Amino acid sequence: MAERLHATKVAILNATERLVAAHGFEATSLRAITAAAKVNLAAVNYHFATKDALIVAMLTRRMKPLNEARLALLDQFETDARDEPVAVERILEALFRPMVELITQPSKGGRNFLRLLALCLAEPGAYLKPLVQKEFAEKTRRFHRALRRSLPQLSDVETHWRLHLASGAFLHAVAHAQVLELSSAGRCRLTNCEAVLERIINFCAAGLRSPA
Amino acid sequence: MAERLHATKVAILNATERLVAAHGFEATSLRAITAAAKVNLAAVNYHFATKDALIVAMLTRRMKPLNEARLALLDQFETDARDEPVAVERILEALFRPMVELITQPSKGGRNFLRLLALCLAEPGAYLKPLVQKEFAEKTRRFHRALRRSLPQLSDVETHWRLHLASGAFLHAVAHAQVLELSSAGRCRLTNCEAVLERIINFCAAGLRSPA
DNA sequence: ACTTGATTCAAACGAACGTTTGAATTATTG
DNA sequence: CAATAATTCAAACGTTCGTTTGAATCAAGT
Repeated sequence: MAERLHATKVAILNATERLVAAHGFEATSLRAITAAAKVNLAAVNYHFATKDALIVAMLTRRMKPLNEARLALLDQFETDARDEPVAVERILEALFRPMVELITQPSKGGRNFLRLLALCLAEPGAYLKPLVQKEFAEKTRRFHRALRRSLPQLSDVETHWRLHLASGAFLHAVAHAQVLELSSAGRCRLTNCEAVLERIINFCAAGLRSPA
Repeated sequence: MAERLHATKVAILNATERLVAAHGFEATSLRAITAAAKVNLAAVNYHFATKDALIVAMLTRRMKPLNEARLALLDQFETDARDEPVAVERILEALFRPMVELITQPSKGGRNFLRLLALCLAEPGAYLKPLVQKEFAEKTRRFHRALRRSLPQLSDVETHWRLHLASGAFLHAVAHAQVLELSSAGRCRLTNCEAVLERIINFCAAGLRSPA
């Protein structure tokens, strides 16, 4: 019953995801969204109350299962490692793989959602501050603890910094792949996702392990 | 004569920089800008013709001297190295130092401008596509050539990827330092810029040199 | 001092925005 | 089938936006 009753909601969320990723938050009007979703203009306010709430709903729809997948992967790697520290590469894989796999699944938002994440951090709309805090800052702590066990020679703040740098390298690389395609004159593309994942993990693992 | 004649233009540019960095492109109205700059509303259209042109002018004002400083630094390091390849750390320093030094100079835009750069990449307004191409993609080629000389064991596409990853790590780290401050519960801050620069260069140099 | 060009100003323009309304339509339930 | 709830719809609301206008003010040159 729920899938037919909320067909309108899903259509709105899909259209919002696509249009906001393409044009930004404020530049995407409810009229453009409802036209693309082929629903009435007032449907947004009826189902989501307000535009800001629609944006938050669109983001959390992808964000929640994504973070759950990342934590589940980290759990699995920690179980596999018994009481040994998890390899840095596996921690990074738990962080990155669920996001990379979004690219291959257009039904799950595809590359649009990665652009939205970057947009979330850059566009400082007040209404999504708590969302960034919940979904970014808090979830990072689990990975920070795992990293400290795997890299005990690093100080607490150094570990925070390097995790921040690794996250930035990844997010920028995949969310703004257009810049890479431009500067490489089309020689670098996001086609083979497994190869891309390995490349990024390799780069970040070396950075995390750097002695100095 | 120019400084008094264009005092209005500068006031508008400063206010635009501050407000757009705080609220985003579309969310910042000309009325808010002119009110903050204490000039008349019509002054924007008189001096910059249109809002989009104002945004481009605001960005290029900082972007041009920044890129000139980066290329000048790279030139200097290449001269210092005679015919030897430049150390990876120096290439990264030429890339990053002029940007980090912005943070310490609030008169040059401070941290606002770094947020604007991230916003430029995330918010895909059509009118600043050519700016991103000119100032990001094209200027990267010089650094790509320098890297290829210093890391001849890397393939052409691998070098492009790693330069992209290093740029992303840096830009994310400094532009979204708020996230780091949050997740580290305030233990990591952007106070000592020289130490931050060294940290980022160290991380990225290790990633660039990674053998695999 | 007068003229010419550059700049500032208050006021208004039409367009687009998010949101609300109340009736029409559809679905669900007793 | 009747009644009740949920959803859709066209239309309009008030607000804010970027831009334009034409007169007022200022600066500079002869």
